[in-house]
Amino acid sequence: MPLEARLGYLLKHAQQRLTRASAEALAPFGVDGHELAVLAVLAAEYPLSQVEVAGRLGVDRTTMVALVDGLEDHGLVERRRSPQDRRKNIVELTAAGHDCLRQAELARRETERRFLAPLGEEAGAALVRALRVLVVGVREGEE
Amino acid sequence: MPLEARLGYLLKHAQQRLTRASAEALAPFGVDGHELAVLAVLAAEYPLSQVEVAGRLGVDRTTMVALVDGLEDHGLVERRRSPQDRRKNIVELTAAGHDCLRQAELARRETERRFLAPLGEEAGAALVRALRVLVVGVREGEE
DNA sequence: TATTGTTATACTCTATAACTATA
DNA sequence: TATAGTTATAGAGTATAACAATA
Repeated sequence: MPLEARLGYLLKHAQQRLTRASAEALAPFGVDGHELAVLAVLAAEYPLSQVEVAGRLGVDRTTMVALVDGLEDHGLVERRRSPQDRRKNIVELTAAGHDCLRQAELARRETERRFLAPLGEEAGAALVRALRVLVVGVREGEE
Repeated sequence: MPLEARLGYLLKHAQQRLTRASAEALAPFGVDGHELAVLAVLAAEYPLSQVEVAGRLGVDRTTMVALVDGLEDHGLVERRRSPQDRRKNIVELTAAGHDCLRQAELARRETERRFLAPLGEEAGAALVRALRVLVVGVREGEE
């Protein structure tokens, strides 16, 4: 069996290509894929502490520290202590963070669209559905 | 857009799951996915030097050194100097290497089959075809 | 005693540079 | 001079352990 037919090889290289394309597309906005995901989680739910964001993203809290550091350095989020539980840092999107999220999300979606374009509309959607079944374990609409 | 619908997330986690499953399946044979790929390349073509194997696999020659070291330690391959070009190490499968390849390949295929099983036969094949188009850039049979 | 944020540490992967021996 | 194998080094990414503040 040739190397390029192995599922492991295909998944790895597909992921690497998309990661590279995303990095290029997101570079103008000063964020990478992980940072954009943090912004998206923060926009979807409020208030969230660092561990809560980490939980949503499936990374651990030590990784989240550096992630929030970077976003705060760029003025996209702000930390503030929760008055209810002073152990917690509530992470909050700034106005610049909202702007960045909106623009970078558009760029990310366009990158995914271009990435899947060689498949055509139908096969592209089928690929995403199939991956969802494998990873999340459910079919469209379920859960 | 929820996190679990992002193509990047899906590809990354699909790859991680398959990697874990493969590692478990291959462990009894004393090789990992990379090492098995080396054995497969060596079985398909002869003679091959270290750089030639590296080229087939898309890794660089410094990575190949450690890979061949490990395989040689386990008695699965042997290095010998090429008489035609004494700079080159011809890497050769031993009898144990052939055995290991045969058995581990069966285990790897079975692992892929189980991994894709939730999709059903047709959708599983469609997934592999789609990934091939995205990664290799060709459709079934072309190239 | 458990949790949150943080830092430090270690371990894997990978990329680069440099050395040797050969051509 | 260029190539093959090797080694050493450095960088990203990630996992673990420990500590201070707080509950």
